[in-house]
Amino acid sequence: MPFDPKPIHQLVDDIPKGQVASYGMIASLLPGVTARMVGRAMSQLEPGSKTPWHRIVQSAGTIAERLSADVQRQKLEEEGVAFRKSGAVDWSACRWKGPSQLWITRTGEDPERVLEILATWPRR
DNA sequence: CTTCTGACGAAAT
DNA sequence: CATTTCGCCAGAA
Repeated sequence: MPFDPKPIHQLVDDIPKGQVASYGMIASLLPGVTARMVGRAMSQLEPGSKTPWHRIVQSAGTIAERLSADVQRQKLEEEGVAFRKSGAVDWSACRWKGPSQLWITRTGEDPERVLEILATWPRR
């Protein structure tokens, strides 16, 4: 079965403005998906996509180094996301609260398990 | 088949 | 803190 980015995009679509998640955070909620795959899914988005790719950063809270890194940081600042001197986002203030109830019912995930997983992030 | 390359992450140093 | 090392896995070459 080829790699299917749709489930990843759908979950990222669930992240509200002003909140930030890490590649690993998204991956841990999707069975069989690794952080690398989430990064790949983001790189494959169509130019006009509505998916908030800019709300995904590295587990350390820093923005992945690449061409569009500056654009990402600017977009986040426009949403009110605060950055530390180190260049990392302030997790305590903008950490994603988790998927919506709609996503949970739609995927059939156990709300209890989802909370447990989220509680392990960020990991630094 | 082997090797290399990523929008990654964790542990070791 | 900063760097390195290794595990990860889909694609491309």
